[in-house]
Amino acid sequence: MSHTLGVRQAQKLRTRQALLDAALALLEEQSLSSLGLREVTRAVGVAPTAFYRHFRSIADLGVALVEEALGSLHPMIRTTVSPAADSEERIARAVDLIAGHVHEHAAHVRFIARERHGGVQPVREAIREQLARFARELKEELAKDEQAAGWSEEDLLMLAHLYVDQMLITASLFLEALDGAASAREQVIRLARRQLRLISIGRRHWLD
Amino acid sequence: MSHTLGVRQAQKLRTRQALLDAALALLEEQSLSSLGLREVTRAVGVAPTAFYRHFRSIADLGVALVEEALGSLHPMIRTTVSPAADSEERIARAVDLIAGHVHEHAAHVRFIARERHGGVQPVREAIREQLARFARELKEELAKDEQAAGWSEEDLLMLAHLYVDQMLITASLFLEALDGAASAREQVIRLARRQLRLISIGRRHWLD
DNA sequence: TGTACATCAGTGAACGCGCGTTCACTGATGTAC
DNA sequence: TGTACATCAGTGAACGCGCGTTCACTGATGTAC
Repeated sequence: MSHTLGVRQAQKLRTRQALLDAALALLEEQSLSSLGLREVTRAVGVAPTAFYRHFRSIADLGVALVEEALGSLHPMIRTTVSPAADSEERIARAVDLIAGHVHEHAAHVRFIARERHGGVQPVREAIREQLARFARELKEELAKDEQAAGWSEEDLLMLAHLYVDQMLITASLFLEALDGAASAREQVIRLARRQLRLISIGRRHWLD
Repeated sequence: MSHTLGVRQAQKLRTRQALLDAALALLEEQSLSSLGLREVTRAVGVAPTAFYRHFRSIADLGVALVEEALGSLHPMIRTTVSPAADSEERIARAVDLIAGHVHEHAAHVRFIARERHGGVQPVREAIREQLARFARELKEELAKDEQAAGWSEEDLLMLAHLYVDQMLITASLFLEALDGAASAREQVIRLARRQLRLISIGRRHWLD
């Protein structure tokens, strides 16, 4: 009837996803440049050679993971800062959103934080490109706000980058606090809110 | 006459330093978790087993590198932000200092950026501790400034962390621009100045 | 619907290689008298 | 100053192991008629 994927292609996609999932799990305790192809296939339960049916190399798999990880980050970034994160209430909501995202996608967040400056060049570049794309999109959102009146394009992009970096810093602090006491998470919330508040104040008085 | 180190101990220290230097050089293109012990000793020109006379493991060597790298960062952080980085001129000077430091200690800066969230736990912890120490020291410096009147301890520490993170972000942008065009470095300078300016403005109006 | 052939995801054996770690050693440096 | 012994940084052989990659293969799925 409707042309679904076909048994063969569907199975191939399932194996590919299993490889990605296994790699992501293994990367919680090491970095990509030390991840072994055999390690990944062993975790999935396929022969080492099956790997090559899906990826040219571990670096190639890493680039695929970047798309997956930042795909999940994408909606969060928009929601977080899109309605000018200014009032106390909005700031609190933004920090909660980050905390929630880290809780739900811990492995993805860890992967991005780890490999952003990691030892595998194509992966670093893929992350850099995606984050730059986010910053540009965020800039467009910020431009719509009434507060942006009189701001140059360059200033808006600067602010967007500041928000993106701040978001990653906060996310990685939540990551460290994930397995610890609830009080550690509270601390991160307090810190992140204050920092966003300071940025908001700077933003409000930028043109004074 | 004066008791210098003794031939034997001096030679040992020289070999140890050679191992650290070789490791740091090798880490420009990979991360610590994939660095091999034999790789390091081969670069130095000693037998693999000699490694154990100086370090228990690669992770152990990594922790030593953290001390070395953040030792060199230490004076810069104080100089940068100690006299409240507020006026345009002071901001420009701070960004230039960061650029100069990255230029002179590129490998150390890269190591810290890479391993801060890298795959080797003891190294991550050593970096975290050192950066927290920096932030506490910076907080004390900030507290001396007249602008700090009325600021709570927690707010000062929050600002100190913001500065430390901002410094690392800027440093790693300079790193990426190191081998590129001069215009790329100019771009980083413009961005970093603007971001510091926005933070300064937020700081000035924090108690409004 | 049935048959004959093509495709191709996953297999399993084999390869050469570099790894971390052990061990007993060597010989220059240090120390006690 | 000279001698006898202790220390210990660096050696080199050996080990078992897991790695990435190659290759010809198998057998289920897909396609053409």
